[in-house]
Amino acid sequence: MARGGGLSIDSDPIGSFFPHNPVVLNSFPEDCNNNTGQQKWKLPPNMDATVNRNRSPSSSPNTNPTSTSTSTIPFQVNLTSDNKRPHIDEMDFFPNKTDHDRKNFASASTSTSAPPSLDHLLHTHHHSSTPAILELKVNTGLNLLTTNTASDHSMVDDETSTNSEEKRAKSEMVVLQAELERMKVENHRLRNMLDQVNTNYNALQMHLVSIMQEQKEEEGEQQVFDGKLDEEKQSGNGVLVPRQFMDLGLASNVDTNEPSHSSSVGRSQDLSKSPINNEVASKEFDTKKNGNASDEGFDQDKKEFGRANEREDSPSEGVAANTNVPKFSPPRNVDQAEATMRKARVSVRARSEAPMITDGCQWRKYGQKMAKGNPCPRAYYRCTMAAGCPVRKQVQRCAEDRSILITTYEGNHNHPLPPAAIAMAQTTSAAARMLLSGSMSSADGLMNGNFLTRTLLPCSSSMATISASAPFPTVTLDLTQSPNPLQFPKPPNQFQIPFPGVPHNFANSSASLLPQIFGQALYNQSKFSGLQMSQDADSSQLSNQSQRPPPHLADTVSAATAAIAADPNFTAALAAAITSIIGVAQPNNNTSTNNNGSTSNNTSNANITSNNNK
DNA sequence: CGAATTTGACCCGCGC
DNA sequence: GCGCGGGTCAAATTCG
Repeated sequence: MARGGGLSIDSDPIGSFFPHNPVVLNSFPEDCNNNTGQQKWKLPPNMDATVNRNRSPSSSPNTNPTSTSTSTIPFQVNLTSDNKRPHIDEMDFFPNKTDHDRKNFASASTSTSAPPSLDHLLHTHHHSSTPAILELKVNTGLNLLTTNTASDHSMVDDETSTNSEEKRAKSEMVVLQAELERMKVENHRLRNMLDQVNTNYNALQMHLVSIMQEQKEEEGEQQVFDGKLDEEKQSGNGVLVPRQFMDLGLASNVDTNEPSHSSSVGRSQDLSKSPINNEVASKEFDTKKNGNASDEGFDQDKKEFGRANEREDSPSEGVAANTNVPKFSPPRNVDQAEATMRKARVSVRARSEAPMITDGCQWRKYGQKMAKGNPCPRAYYRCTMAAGCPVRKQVQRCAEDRSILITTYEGNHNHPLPPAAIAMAQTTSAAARMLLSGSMSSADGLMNGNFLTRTLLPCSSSMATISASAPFPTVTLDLTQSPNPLQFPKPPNQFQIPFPGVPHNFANSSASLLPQIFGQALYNQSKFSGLQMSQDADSSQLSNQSQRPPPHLADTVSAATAAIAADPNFTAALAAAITSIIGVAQPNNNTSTNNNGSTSNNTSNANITSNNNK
């Protein structure tokens, strides 16, 4: 139940706005629910909608079963798409369970080191199936031997009957114990599978690092020819002039780790970061903060960031000074660029009846307005995970289809983020970088989308037109999967990435997870090729890019999405995504690349839309 | 009583 | 200069 104002999220007459709440709820009012016949469950009235709301900054967002805390996330090892899976719009983590069970499940999901669902099952068995309890329970169930007192024996003298019932009870106990053993074996097997997945991932990641290092060496040679060195000269004293642009990502965790010059080693290290282990990123941040050698770039980034914050509370300004923003073109008319790029944003469109996209951060609502052309109000949130964090987001239902939730992020976190938030921040950061890189490849102020189209959509480059002339360039990660691209009105300049194997209306959990995987893919993809893919799309370089065995994002996302479709569990999907990313080098080791389009009739789209109509 | 939300007012940029 | 719309502020309100 929402605080204040007497207007709870459940009673919101418009039903368009929900405070950032990591729990997946269906509090979307009926008047906005135009999708009938879809499976969903609603919390019972006695289960407050804000049960898991992170009201204090210290509370962990990872209490959300869908969050991406560690590798101990609920994990169903099924990396293949399963078209037989029933369509579910919202994940029911507690089917046929009481509220008490749901809460216990949630608790188990975050506190155990094994797949919580299974552990929970075992846990339940453990408590209900220990011999003593079991006997009592069974006997009670059979209405026999509910007590074992002498009086009862005095009342029932039928020894034969007693022995018979005892035998039956024992036999049932044996059955249950066998069941317990079977579940334990299953649990063990699943753990082994998880271990194997992790092992494979680590091996593949190492292989990826080596490949990337080789690649960087090649790129280092190419830089001599593609003008990057000249760019440094133009900026004077070797310091790159930062492009005025926002970085919605990890100012303090990830992005600042990148030296401004993006040396091959540095980027390789970044690439070597585990997409899962975001905590590692934080630790690296701490490590570097403690004075590692050759971190001048990092320190400078910090200074620049702080300077930017002093200069203005504008989040985009803060990022503007972030020298690690990729530099792609000569600083032609930087002031103009600053003016035009000042308010860049990243918008995430997700088809979901649930209140929001889980991004792991904590938000406080500070305003709500009726936006023109949309009957649904727009809510304004600011990040409350740290005092003075300039990051803000807007949440609004799509006017055309109110099942679509549009979340627009703006700004740059000035604090470490929880893993789940890191994932989302990487999503937006990568998208912002993509927009940036697209703009950088422009010669006339209009982004031609070279990077986006060539990197992401080599098959549909003609669709890409991104304008950076508007004050608020926006990258939209359109996660609404429309099998028919014409079904929903879309902005004109749009990239579409076919997403096979995704239910048309996939669960909110998936909608919230996909940005993470998607973002990670984008993040890595941007590092893979985007950062070096600039300079007005040097043809030779582009051809080189095309010749390189590219970790196609479409494949990556397809694999991830397929995995989500098969199992909405984040870890499983992430594992698939990771595998798909790395698996390009080792195609034998994943379920990814063969999922692109042919494995499912249920093709959906993730659209990257760039518009400047804000 | 503290914290969060609500909501009207205010500010600012932009177009006419 | 004025109106419009987006964004923000802050007092009022509500809740745990």
